Amino acid sequence: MATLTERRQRKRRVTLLDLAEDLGLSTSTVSRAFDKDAVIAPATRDAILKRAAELGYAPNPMARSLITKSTGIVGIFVTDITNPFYPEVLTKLTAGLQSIDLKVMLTVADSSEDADDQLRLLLSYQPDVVVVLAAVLSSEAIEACRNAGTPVVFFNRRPADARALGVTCDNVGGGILVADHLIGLGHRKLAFVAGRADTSTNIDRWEGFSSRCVERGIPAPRRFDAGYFSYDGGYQAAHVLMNDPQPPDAIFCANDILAIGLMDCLRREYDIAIPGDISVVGFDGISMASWPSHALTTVRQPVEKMCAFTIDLVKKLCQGKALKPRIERIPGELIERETTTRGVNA
Amino acid sequence: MATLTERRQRKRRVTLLDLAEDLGLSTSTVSRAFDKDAVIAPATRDAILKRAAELGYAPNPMARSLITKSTGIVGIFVTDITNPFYPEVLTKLTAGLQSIDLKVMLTVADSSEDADDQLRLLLSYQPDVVVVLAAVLSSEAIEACRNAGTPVVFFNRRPADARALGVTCDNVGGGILVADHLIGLGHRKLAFVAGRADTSTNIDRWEGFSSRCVERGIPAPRRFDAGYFSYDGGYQAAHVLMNDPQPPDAIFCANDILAIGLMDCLRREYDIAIPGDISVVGFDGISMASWPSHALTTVRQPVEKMCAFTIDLVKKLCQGKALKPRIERIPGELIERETTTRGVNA
DNA sequence: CTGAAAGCGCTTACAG
DNA sequence: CTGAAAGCGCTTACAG
Repeated sequence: MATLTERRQRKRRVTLLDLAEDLGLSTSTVSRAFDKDAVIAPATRDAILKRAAELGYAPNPMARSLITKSTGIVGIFVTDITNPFYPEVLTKLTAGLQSIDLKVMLTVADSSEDADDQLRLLLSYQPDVVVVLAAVLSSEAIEACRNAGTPVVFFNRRPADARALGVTCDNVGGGILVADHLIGLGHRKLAFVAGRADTSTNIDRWEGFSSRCVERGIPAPRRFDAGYFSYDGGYQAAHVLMNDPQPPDAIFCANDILAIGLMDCLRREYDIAIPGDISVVGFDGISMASWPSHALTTVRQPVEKMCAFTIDLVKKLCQGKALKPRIERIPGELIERETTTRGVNA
Repeated sequence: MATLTERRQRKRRVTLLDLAEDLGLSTSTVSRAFDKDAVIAPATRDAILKRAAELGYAPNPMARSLITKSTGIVGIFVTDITNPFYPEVLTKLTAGLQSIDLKVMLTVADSSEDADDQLRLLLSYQPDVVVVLAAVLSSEAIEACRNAGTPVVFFNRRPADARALGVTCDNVGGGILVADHLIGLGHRKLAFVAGRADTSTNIDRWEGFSSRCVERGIPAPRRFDAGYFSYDGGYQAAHVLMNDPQPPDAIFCANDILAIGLMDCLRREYDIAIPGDISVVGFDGISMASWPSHALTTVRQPVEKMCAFTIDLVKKLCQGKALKPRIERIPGELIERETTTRGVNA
């Protein structure tokens, strides 16, 4: 690989000036060949592009960004990537962004203390936009973005500070879907297993679920806090739930991975039949949920649409459009599989 | 978010010159304050850093890179991210790189035609190093990196062109571990389910597994090609395998996700007991494999070590060190769980 | 339609 | 230890 000589060659890639001299043109003209909107004779452009390809020349985005104030970089800021929902989203988003010639700079924040520093570092690279995936930004962080003049779009999170741009699944609506499904099946002793309590996804799903129960005259669902959106969280929650004096006959888990952890514990350690003894519903629609080993009834998030919407937002923002703060909510869809069945009251 | 006014503010972030004027110093001196190795009076540096923090100044990496020929960017190039092994790796790698002040530019290539274009785009951003995750680069692509003078490190792939830098699990050794385990259990009718046949991981695991069988005087394992390292691949392979005149009593799947798909099909569609009727072993050690729903015996890849090694490689490369082409192989570890048990010949 | 010139925000020899 | 000056690779008014 990089021997010292190679490193040195590196310092000498072909430059706009090289190309200009080679062609006997000015740098201005050559530069224009790479800007689709520039005024330039078609023949000139063709010749330049042709020679550029031969010489392996491509404009240096760093140098360009110094002048244009636009880097073509979109920062993606992620925390909780252990949830299998996100790799899929990350891939789709990245691929979509690539297809409109944007590059993705990835930032992962493990802890929230770390998050602010990482965001600052990201911002120093002047991304045109930052997309926040499943993370809550501190108000300092939001302030930092504002100062940098970098627009932020939220994916799957509705920040407390309502004045934000983004897209989520209709989580309240999803919670309602689940309540209706379970109640329709005849279940009356409902429970909710929460993930991270302070996330909007958790809040909204609970809100939709619990308020719908009240609305339909069903006893308010009991609530158990797993604390995290994770397999282990679900597994532990099952213990708490089974030691409760009034175990439920149907459980809505705030997301799929929680549900899968919960079911594994229920079946293995308590010999509970699902759906025989207890019905379980998740949320997300990760592909794993469709596998026979889980066959989980769930609310599928409209990932395609959410990604497309995000990419469209990013594109507009990159074009410098002014967008009104607004969180788009796209409805999810209940997918009935094998973890829910008629309850005793059906 | 970005109203037009905000976009305009963006064009005016505080610059090195602003800071210099504010402090009545030259830009040279101010610049030196941000270079730990520069000669500068400690008191001067402190004053500069203090004021910089107040003004929210941070050096513009783009401008800097123009001169230093080093961007602080490492490109990560990924294809097959559906394998749950990779999100974990991607996260660890990114976090590790962040901790040494490097930024990650993520590139995902869906198809291999796309791959070359994407790589070229990535290269145009002048990453100091590119890390290739679970992908095979075309020889044109490798050539493009060489021309750009960008060192490449391979993670979990050993390119056919042996002159490369990188790290993998000891896949041959892992295959041997599996053969010994299965043979030790008394199994004699062994099978191998391959993922993508042309990947080095697949080749090496098969090589270790099959050659060890021969070595120990066991009938050569039959081989079934799933074609992909995926759940669906494993699921389909199970059909092929069950329609074979000589079904095996133990199966080594080239990776965990393949094994999980295979088991789901075997249990659901053929009512096969695992490990009662057939033992199954995977490879990777993804966390899912440890869940009671799968409890898969597998070879765990030394992810921590592999990531640490990669990060170290990247760091050295960024420092301009010349490194000899060499693929480091780190041994994996067989984790015995509940999908393997004594065979009839035990 | 093309070119000469200025400048984006930095760093780095070179003097002092 | 600090500063004046050149220059990294581009783009963009401004002339022509």
